[in-house]
Amino acid sequence: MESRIDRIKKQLHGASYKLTPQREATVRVLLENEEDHLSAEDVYLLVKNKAPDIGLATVYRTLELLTELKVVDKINFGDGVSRYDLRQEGAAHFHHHLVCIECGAVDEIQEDLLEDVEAIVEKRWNFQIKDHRLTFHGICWRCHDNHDEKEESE
Amino acid sequence: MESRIDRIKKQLHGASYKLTPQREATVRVLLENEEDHLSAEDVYLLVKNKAPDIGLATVYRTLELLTELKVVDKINFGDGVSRYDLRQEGAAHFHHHLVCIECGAVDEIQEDLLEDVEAIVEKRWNFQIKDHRLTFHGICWRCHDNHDEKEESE
DNA sequence: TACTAGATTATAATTGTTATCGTTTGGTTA
DNA sequence: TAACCAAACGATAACAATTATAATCTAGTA
Repeated sequence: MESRIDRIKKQLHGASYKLTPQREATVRVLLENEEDHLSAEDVYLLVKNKAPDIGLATVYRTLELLTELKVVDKINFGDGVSRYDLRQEGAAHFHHHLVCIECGAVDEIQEDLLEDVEAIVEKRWNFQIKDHRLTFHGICWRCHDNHDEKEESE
Repeated sequence: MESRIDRIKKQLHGASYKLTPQREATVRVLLENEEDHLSAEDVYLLVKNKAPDIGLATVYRTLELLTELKVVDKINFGDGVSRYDLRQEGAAHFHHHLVCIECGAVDEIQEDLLEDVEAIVEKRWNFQIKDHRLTFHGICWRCHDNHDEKEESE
């Protein structure tokens, strides 16, 4: 955990930015909630606990900065809010998401799975792929199980 | 063209909605610009030509309605604007997009390409897929060609 | 004709995000 | 330490996209 903060600090310094207390608090929130997909507002509320004087604009600025440095990914599931996701260190490509249309849960797929598809696209459409976004919408295993239970008790 | 409008009319009636003049004008704009990925604002401006008295809110409502009925797809490339895309009739799945990070062009891929990936995901993550969104970000063939020309002339 | 439900318009309000501006901070040099 | 400067800050205004509200209109029906 501390080592990751250190690495992020170095990344900032490398681009001649500083790891201010506000930025550190923001990064810590992201680290502590790595599993979730927090919106800027979510991050703001959580950072408030650590640094009550922080302003919303600073959180936005920090998230923007971290996105530029590719420390976080800014994602958009179409609900009108940007969400911010700490990158897996060393991951070349964006991971994928499973969005449940019943409960709204968002799970992640770390595997790439797209090598074959990308090869086809690069060749057939003569398109040089730099990154990709893949999201599946459907019913997650939890909601699936719930349905089963319901059916059993009926 | 007319037959597609008729089918959309039937879909509306089936859900007990009417094809009002405003809705028809909106659908016509979508049909006439099927290749593009229009934003609500784009649609509004185009519809204005056909029906100058239409209001922006009506366009939003109509697009929302058409989205519900799965006549159009609402997409989001992360630039803060929703875009609306007429569905291919009978297409079970969402098509994919190639977004050029140089010129911003958006091309479409109609092929599915994801059958194998979906089979893996359904099985391994026990996730019942209903739809998917796949976007590749990279350099399109046009920008690619331009680079080549530049290099040649230098 | 009067009635009713749905649709429409104009406008106000809301929401997420970004820009502005005056102030503060942290590092550097004298 | 003191003086300085650029970066970063917080509060707030501005902004753009979207949605809600309220009054009005329209089509169909009794």
